[in-house]
Parts: sequence; C-alpha cells; structure tokens
Amino acid sequence: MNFKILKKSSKSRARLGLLETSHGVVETPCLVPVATQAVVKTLESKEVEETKSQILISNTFHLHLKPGEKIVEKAGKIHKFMNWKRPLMTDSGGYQVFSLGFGTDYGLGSKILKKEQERGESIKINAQPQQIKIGEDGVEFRSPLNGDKIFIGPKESIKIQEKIGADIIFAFDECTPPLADHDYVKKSLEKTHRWAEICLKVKKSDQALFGIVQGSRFKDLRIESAKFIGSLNFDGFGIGGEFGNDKKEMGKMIEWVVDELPEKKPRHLLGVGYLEDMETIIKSGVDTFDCTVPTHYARRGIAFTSEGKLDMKKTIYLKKNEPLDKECVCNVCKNYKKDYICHLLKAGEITGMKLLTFHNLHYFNTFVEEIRNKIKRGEI
RNA sequence: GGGCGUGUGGCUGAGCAGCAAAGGCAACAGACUGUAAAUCUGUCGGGGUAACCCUUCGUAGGUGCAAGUCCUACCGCGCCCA
Repeated sequence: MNFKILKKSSKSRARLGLLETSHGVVETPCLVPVATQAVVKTLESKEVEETKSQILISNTFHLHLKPGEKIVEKAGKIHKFMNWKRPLMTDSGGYQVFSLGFGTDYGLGSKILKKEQERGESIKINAQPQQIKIGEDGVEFRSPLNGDKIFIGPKESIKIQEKIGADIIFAFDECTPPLADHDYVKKSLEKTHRWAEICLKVKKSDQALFGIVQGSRFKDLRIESAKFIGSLNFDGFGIGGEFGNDKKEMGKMIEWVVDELPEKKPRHLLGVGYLEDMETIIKSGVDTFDCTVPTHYARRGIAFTSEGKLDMKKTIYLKKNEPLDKECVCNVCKNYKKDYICHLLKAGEITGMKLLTFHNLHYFNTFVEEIRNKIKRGEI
C-alpha cells in the first residue's frame, strides 16, 4: 500500500489523497462502506461498485465465527471469496470487545453518549463486562451464534486477518465504553498499546497494518496514545473509541490525535459517518472513515436525501409517485418511485431494503465526492 | 323447519362473574455512528398534567353487591339434519 497526498487545504487539516493498493486506488477522503460478513447486506459486489464505493471494510470477528478464515483462505482469500475486485480492509474485532461487552451491559453506543444517559462514569478501573472476559493477552468471547468460547488477542486477530487477506488490516484494540472513567481508559490504553506492538511483531504478510489510537474523550490520553501509536511502524492509523458528549467536541478530539500522527500516513476514523459529521471529520484531517449508517438505516426503511432523512415506511409515501431524491442520478432514483419503495417495505419485501441500501450508499458516496471537490476548489 | 355453535376495541383473537378487557397485526411516534441490528422502545376507546372521570364486548330485557362473562327473547353469521 502506498499513500500519496495530492493537496493539503490551507483552510483546515483536510487533504486530498490517493490510497494505492494492489487492488486499485482509493481517492480520499473516502467513506468505507461496511461489509461485516464479506457482504454489503442486500447487495452483490457489482452493485456495490455501482454505488461509487471504492473500498469496503469487513470484520475479523464475524468471519472467524462464520464461515471461519480457513474457508475464506481456501476460496482464494476475501477478494475472490466475495468477488470484490477493489480494495478491502478488515477490522480487527476490537470493536466487538466493546459491542459484546459493556455495550451490551449498558445498552450503549460507542461514539457519542446518548442524551438520556448520564455521564455516571460507572465503569471503573478493572471492571469487567458480564459476558466477555478482557485479559492481558486478549479477550474471551462467547459466540453469539452458539455460545462457544472464543479467544481473540492481537496474535490471533492478525493471523486471522492474514488468512482473510484484505489489503489493509487493523491492530487488535479495546474500544473503550463511553461510561469508562479516566483510570479505566488509561489502563485499557496501555493494554491496547502493548497489543499494537504485538500485532506489528506477529504480522508476516505484506498487508498494510493500521494501528489504533484510543484514549476516549480525555485529551491527555488521546495525545499519549497518538504519540505512542504514531511512533510505531504502522502503515496508517485508525482512530477509535468515543468522542465526548456532543458532536461539536468530536472535531476537536480528532484534531488532538491528528496533530500527533505522522503526516504522510493515512488516518482512518473508525465508525463515524453521519452526513452531518462528514465535513467536520474531514476538516479535522481524516482520510477514510467507515460507518454502518447508510446500509443499516436502509434496512430500517430510512432514505437519506437532499430533503433530509425520510422514513419510507410511513404511509404517506404510498401516495408519492416521485423519486426518493429528485436530484439523485442513481439507478434507484432513475427507475423507482417512493410509492413502490414504501409498498415493498410495508410488505416486508427484501427488495425494498436493497433499493434503499443502494440509494443511501450512492448518496453518501456522492456527498463525500462533493467534499473532495470542495477541497480541490479550496473551499474548505 | 329442527339441532348445535358463534357474535369482543381499525382487523385478528384471548377472556366465561370483580377489566378499559391478554397476544398478534395494522397505525402513529422515537432510537440506531469500527453491524449479536430486515431490530428495539413507546402510544394505541374518549377526556384530563395527574390521583381520576366517562363510554365500551350484536340488540333488548333479567338474575347478582358485581355481567363480554349466567338466564330469556330477538337479530346476524356458521356448520349439520330434514
């Protein structure tokens, strides 16, 4: 993998780049659609290309459980397995440390604390989630599929990711929960840092390996983590964990980190990408970012349009014989109307979710494309 | 004509003396940011912020302190026998 910076904004930390891999080039800044189980749910790979998606991220934990990395490897590795010819990343499974752990215990999201939830900082040093066990060498999971005990640490994650064979792989980290206090995060960070060094040592493939910066909302820890991870011989960097109480803080927190990372290497923001967040995170210096929102919300019946977020399950849309977005040029907007899509969703037809997934991805990718153009024109 | 059965809130469907009445569906509202996620939450007879009040279980009477819940008649629907 090679990363070229084409232009640096004079108005912000934003930059235009080219991420070159053996499976093609990614123009950055770029949204990375999520293909957890080696598929963008509801779409086939050819359709995903048609949404202007340049690179996908799949998940180590999920592929380890099903079908198992050996199957993927035997199929000729993940590109051949899923017939995706462009670049691919795999996440390390670090997010599942959060999601299946404290995330489940407290009903939390990982990025921004929900309004209703008070900042109790109830997760203190040495706390353990109920269903998984976070140890020094890794994490003991229970398979959500059949209850089997599974152990994944940095070594295991890298070995699995090598077998899966994505272009870019991530170090195994602990994604700390928003309710964790400073002491918890500090101790967790030290572990994530040790794990980062192990990941670098263990990796034998020529895949690009990205280290992950944690540190939650704490400035000292974010900077400490960025300095440490940034000093290691990674090919790029992920920025993970939570970003404070509200979105205004998010950009600032990303900048704490970005300013400590080597400038020439790509920065990937893990799991952030509401439309309204995109300009902020890109202006803070993020090159790539993945987010489940366009695909996940599509399966909930939500269409993203220039008129805002539309809940296409609402009965009023049965009476609207017009495209989801009058300005959108995607195949769905060219060929289908709201009344039909609403009908499909109400009838429980999977094609409704498929059409929305296609449109949302196209819409998000076009949105980022426009931000790239703004950087080109020197507007942001 | 005779016998048996049935009639519940937008639909469906429990309840068989102490209910504004289970469940499901639909409807409406909300949530979802490195996907245990085609999911979850709330409302769902009317009125009031609320303790509370009012109107409901085919229709009309009756027996009970109390009736969708028991009795009688009628009406509608279903099946069976003539």
